[in-house]
Amino acid sequence: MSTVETAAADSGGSLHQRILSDISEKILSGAWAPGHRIPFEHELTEQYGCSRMTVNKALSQLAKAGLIERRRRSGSFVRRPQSQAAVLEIHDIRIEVEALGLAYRYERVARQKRRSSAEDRGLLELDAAGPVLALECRHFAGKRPFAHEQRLINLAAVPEAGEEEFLDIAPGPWLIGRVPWSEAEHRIRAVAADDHAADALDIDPGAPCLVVERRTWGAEHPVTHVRFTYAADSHTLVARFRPQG
Amino acid sequence: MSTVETAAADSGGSLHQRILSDISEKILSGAWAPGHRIPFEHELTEQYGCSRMTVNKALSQLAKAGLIERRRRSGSFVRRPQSQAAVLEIHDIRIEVEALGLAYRYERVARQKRRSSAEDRGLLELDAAGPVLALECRHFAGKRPFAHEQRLINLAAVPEAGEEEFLDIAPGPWLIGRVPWSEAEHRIRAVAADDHAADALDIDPGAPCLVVERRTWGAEHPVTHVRFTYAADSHTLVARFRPQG
DNA sequence: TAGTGGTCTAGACCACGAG
DNA sequence: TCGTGGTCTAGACCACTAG
Repeated sequence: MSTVETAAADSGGSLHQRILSDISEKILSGAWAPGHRIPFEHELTEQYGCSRMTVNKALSQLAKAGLIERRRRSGSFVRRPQSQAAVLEIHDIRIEVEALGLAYRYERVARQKRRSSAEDRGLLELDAAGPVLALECRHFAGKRPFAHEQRLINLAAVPEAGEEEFLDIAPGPWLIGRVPWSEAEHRIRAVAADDHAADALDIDPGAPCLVVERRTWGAEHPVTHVRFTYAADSHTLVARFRPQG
Repeated sequence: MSTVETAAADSGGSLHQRILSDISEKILSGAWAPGHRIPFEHELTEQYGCSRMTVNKALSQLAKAGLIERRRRSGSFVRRPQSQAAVLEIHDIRIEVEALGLAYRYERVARQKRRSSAEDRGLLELDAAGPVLALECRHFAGKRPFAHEQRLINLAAVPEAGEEEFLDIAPGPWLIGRVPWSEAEHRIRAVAADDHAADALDIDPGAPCLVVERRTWGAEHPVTHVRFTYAADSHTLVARFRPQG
């Protein structure tokens, strides 16, 4: 998936960007309905008085963004939106807390280096047993616990993490930038707080919580699995997005 | 945000794609650390024996994907991942239910055409009062309620919705394809079921629920606001993603 | 000031696929 | 068959900015 740079009339001074926004405006306003055939490249070439490469650049971007479909010998056509895809920004918790105007504090609750258990391997999607680092942390907003973090780090992929105590720096920021990653997966769900989470977040057992789990891979190997638990009233994920995926 | 097409060795037969994947492989494997300067365009031109346009196409895509940063007069550099952005696919509920191997059933609970209340205007982000259609629906997976839907449709933007009863078709699929939309916003959070939601979902009041709210705009005007409530154990949002936003 | 990336041109050849 | 998009070339001028 990709997003279209602009839906407004004309944006960046470049010509291909102007062509792109002209066309996407037509589509998003509904003037060109799904199925409508877009002018051929050679027609747009005349219309804008430019070379075919310039037109092609704009149309290729629209195709990549999923707004149009291009077929050889037939032309380019407006696609109808099918599935919706949102770009969900996941920020560092410290930044999130400070954006709320609250003081941020980090606390490492527990740290254990161990040989991966069967459960660890399930969470990390590891094939074979190996050393892992298990961490438990709390993130505070003001005086109240904001998030509870339970993390596993695959020490085969990140051996230097085994030397770090994570007393003063949270594992998230530590890992970011230090470990290249190529892919990740999120799972977002609501749960009732179990006793452990309730204790960590200072809420009643059974109270609703938002759980965000993230699994990260780098260079084909699992790097880390983390589960953040937020009290229901403390946290909302927000995603802004544009058509088509 | 955009995603890189490929992280594997070489993919599509085209040369610029090969250059792109060669470089992104170097970055994602860690061979080129953040801050590393990428060969100049003219160097890559020699290395691959191609024109500058071809190299430029690959590097531009990498820059758009956020893997590298390009600075005039300095060169191109590997960026360190900063914020993380996930592409969250939002599918039609029917498809989601059927993907679980369960029978899908839709039920319209209530429908009311009315002049927008202050609360309606808040949800839709409407400036002035106007006619809205308020809908309440249930989506079933097998015999159990799967999702509870509360929707407002701005009839000023979609007048023809006022003539639709929504007895046989859910408002989501009805709107998609019929109404062009340019932007939307999601809010995802956990809540305790209130009496109304508990009744609709056949769960206990206070039980944790996942709430997904979506606001949609088309051509500058608010189109619809919808709130889906899922029982905690019935639903997980999944997002797969690649570096950088 | 000099070297980088940003953009554009006016051609070209090719693969694909509808007619 | 032959028009479409996909890709590429070998130049060019410009804007920006580090030194």
